[in-house]
Amino acid sequence: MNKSENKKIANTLFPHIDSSIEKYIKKYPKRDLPTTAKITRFGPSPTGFLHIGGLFTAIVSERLAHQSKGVFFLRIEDTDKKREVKDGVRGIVSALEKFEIKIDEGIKSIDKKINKYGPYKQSDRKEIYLTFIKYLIETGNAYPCFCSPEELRIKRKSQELQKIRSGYYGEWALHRNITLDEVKNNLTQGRGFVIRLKSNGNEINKIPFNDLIKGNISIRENDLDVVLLKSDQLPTYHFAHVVDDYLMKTTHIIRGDEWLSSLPIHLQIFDLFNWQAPYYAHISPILKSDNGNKRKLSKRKDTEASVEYYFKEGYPSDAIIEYLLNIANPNFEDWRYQNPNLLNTEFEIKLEKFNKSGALFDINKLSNISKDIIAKMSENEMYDQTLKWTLEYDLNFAKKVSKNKDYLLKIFSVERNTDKPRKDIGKWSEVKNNIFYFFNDLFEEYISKNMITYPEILNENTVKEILTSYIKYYNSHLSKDDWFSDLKKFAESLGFASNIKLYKQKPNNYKGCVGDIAMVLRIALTSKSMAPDLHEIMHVMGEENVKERLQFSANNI
RNA sequence: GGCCCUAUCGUCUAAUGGUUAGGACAUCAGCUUUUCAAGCUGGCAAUCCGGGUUCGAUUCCCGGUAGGGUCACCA
Repeated sequence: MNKSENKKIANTLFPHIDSSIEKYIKKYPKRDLPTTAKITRFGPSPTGFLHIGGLFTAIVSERLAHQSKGVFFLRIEDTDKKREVKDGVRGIVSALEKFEIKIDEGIKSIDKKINKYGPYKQSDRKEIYLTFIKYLIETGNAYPCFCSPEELRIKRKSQELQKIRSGYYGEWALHRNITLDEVKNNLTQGRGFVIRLKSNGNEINKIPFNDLIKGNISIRENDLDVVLLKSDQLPTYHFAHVVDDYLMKTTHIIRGDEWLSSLPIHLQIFDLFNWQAPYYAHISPILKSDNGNKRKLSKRKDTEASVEYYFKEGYPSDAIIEYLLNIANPNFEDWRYQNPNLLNTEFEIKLEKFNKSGALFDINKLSNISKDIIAKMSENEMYDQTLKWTLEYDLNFAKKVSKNKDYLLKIFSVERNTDKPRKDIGKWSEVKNNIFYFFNDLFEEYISKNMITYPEILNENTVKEILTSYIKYYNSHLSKDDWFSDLKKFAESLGFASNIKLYKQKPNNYKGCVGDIAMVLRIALTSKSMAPDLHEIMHVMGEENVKERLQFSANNI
């Protein structure tokens, strides 16, 4: 096959493409950045919600770029028109926004775009891909293939039966040496075509490769004549990746390790153009335990694969980020312990600290991180976040939250601004169940649906007696210590021991101990046997409410 | 099945050719002039198996096994 024939084939196939690859190479010059700056990107396809694994690579890419004073851009990889979902781009961009991932180029936010090295949407780059594909045909490195999907299926079947490697390669590559006449002939018959890579590789050859995460690995040369351009004239990932990341000057490709096996294809294409390939870092997937096996978190099967799930549950976005950072670099935990007040963006993420195999998703760990983060928030932040979450997921409660801001702030301040703040809320969806008893209507609703049980050693009359007497006894002006001393006196007046030791020595002398009294009050006030500090709760509720509540509970035994 | 990758407590992991194999989460027990949460103290818990190299291997090499990924006109 000679050069002029290749040129003619290219022109027959793409008569309207008349720009040269040099035009584009010139149009996107080297970026003016220090040599240490990393240029990274995130390339989601708008096929649905953002996957937790996608978020993971996005965060890692963004941090690496910005920690090296580089550039992070967002590129929409929408070359699969069959799988595209309406509003998919919007969903992904708004999810990234919630995690405060700073995008330098591409779609920065729902209504802001920066097109410096763009377009950043692959479907807007058709002209570019066709120009580069035409060049490959002209230089004899690609060719049109007119095989129908059915023909390919039969070919694959036959390969399977013969137990040989399946694919379009070597002698199986039917149109590898297609002539101009054959091309014309096929075209006049109206047959569709794809453009395939004319691979010059040999599968037997092993080549050493250094991956920034996997380390030194050995890969095989690619000998597959893979599809570069689909029959709808849109590129496949392989081709788009190479052309785009070259033109956009990406220095570090951070992607899931499912791409590792097609790396030889990508390296080969870079080579055909005489371009230097970027660095690669292949991240292991986040796994889920399933019947004793591990598997990738699946969009279809696992609700927790979607970041939407975490929003709905109400995990703070920082908790999700810190959990992912912890998977990325397990020394994050130590760093967080030593720097409790720094923003997690200050943590320097290192590719060499990544684990080479996938980590099992651990909801316990997420929950633990989340509780720590929420415990550290101020009551104002608690309020804002709770309001935000309820407005989206619990409108009824949201009304109450927005109407009672001052009260909520007091409630959230219980056991908060201390050295050891309470860690009993792990996500915003738990807030309501945690504090409902501060509201009479919610409390009464709860009582009407649930049995309230007081300590077994006390009978109904005793409980009633404790409650009604305490209504008269309660003094809301005492400090915590004085209040508790006072409670002891109250206990004694009813025939209870003022401390647990006394009671344990002579249980028969007492009806119970002061702890039992506290428990009765706690249950009467909150319906719960586990609650924050009683004195603080009563202080927040206010004297009048406390007395009303005690009376209400006494009436409902 | 071919190719590639991986292998330390239940989970995430640290470490070294010589250690009582360390930490965190989870779990269990105890402590605290009121429950819980938190905190503190302690407990349980791991180097996949078999060969080599070596005075000595969890660490290096080989084999096995197990797990993961991939083999599309999807990304």
